[in-house]
Amino acid sequence: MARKSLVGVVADELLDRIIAGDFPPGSSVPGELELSAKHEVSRMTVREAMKTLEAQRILSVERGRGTFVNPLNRWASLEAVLRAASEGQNEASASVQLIELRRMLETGACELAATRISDADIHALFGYVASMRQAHEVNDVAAFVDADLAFHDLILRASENVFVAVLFEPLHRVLEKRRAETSAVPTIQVHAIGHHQNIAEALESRNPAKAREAMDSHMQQTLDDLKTLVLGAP
Amino acid sequence: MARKSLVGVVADELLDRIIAGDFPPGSSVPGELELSAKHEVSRMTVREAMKTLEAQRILSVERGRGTFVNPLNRWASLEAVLRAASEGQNEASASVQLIELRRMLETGACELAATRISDADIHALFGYVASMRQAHEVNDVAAFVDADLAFHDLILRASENVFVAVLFEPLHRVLEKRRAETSAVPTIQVHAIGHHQNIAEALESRNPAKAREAMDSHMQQTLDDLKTLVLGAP
DNA sequence: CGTCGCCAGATGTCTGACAAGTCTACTTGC
DNA sequence: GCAAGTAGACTTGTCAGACATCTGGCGACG
Repeated sequence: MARKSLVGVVADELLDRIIAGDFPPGSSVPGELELSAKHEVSRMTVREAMKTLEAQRILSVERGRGTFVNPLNRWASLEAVLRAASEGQNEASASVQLIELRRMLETGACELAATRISDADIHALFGYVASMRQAHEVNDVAAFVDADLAFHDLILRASENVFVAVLFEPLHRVLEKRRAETSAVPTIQVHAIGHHQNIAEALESRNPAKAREAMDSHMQQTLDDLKTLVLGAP
Repeated sequence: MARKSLVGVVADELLDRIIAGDFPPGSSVPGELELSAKHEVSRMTVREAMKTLEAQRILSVERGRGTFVNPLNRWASLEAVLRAASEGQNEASASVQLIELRRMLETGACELAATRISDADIHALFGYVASMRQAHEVNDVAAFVDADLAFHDLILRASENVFVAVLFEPLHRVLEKRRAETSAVPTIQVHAIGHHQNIAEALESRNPAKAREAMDSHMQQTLDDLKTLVLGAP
């Protein structure tokens, strides 16, 4: 992603200035003419940038009055909120909150999947665990991560809840980098294999509470791993 | 909301056609010129409509090649996915899935809030329960709903997780109409008051598991109410 | 004193044009 | 004959200027 279109650049810069606090929530943003002069682009480019920010509910455009910044809790873009929440020394806090959110969605999906997952999918889950085990033995981190992701994706799909998948997708993108880091540690790999085995077995028993608990343990481990990785690095 | 801007209309109509299956995921959408002719608007209006859909990850615009429809699981807009999932006879299924999602977020937030909520906020929670009880006695549905919403909002804020609040906000908008319907039934009001009382007491005890369980019971009741309301209407 | 209308400034839309990327198919050179 | 190069058509990206329409405030008029 080397080059971006101008409207993307303008939207990014404008969002940066909003996050930096130049335009607090409720206040108005400079007019389209003023912005087009400052960024040395045409008014239309500014307008399209505004439209993208408006579609994410970051801005509210009111004809004849101006364009205003929405409060952060009305923003619809997880990425934008993440950028805003990661400002300064809050990066660690934001990471923890993301894992907390992932925990809610994954444990919930796992609980739902217990009563809906097919025999074939359960079989596939055990296959992924076997792949993780094998990848661990030959020290193939990429294969390990792939099997890990496939495992969780399958459970998400087996929950048969479209909205969970939709909400989880941006999380997926944000977290996948960190997952590659933690998954590179052999000890963590062993823990993960055990947890995944437990989850698959719990789903096989078709017991929602058990499935939820198994996934919850896994998430707790992930949260602990992240805490030691972020906070325990002197 | 009587009149909408033209770009809003074009974006809506285009989204309708996508949802109707005129342009399946992965396929390309008609060019800007063709669309501007069909909708009898200028190319720029079409472009701005496209930009809003692109910002919601419904479309992918590639310079020189065309504009393409993303698969539904990449869409970033809960509302758009809801519209797509509610097509045909899936409206009941979509409603149930929404409640399932709300259940995950609210139970998770309640569990987190148990260890983070302040004494003052707990006091406020009991105050809202008292308001609900009073509104029930004088049969004031609007006041009942207001106290109900305030109760849940406060817990959400007390979880101190920004991302949960962000993801919950669109859910809030979608569900608030239905909530007004179910909350009008006196029997359901009584149930809700009891559940809210239990939740407040569980949070007061600062026991995460207990708090989660109390909220889960409440969500289960809501789910049952909705099922009898949607499915039990001959 | 209240109401009406005008006006400045904001966004909404249109027209027309050119730039730049991509794919196809034809031309050209070997 | 074949492959490389290229011209063209089609796409989106950006620009310029203009006019329409809405909002809010200010002043003139009744």
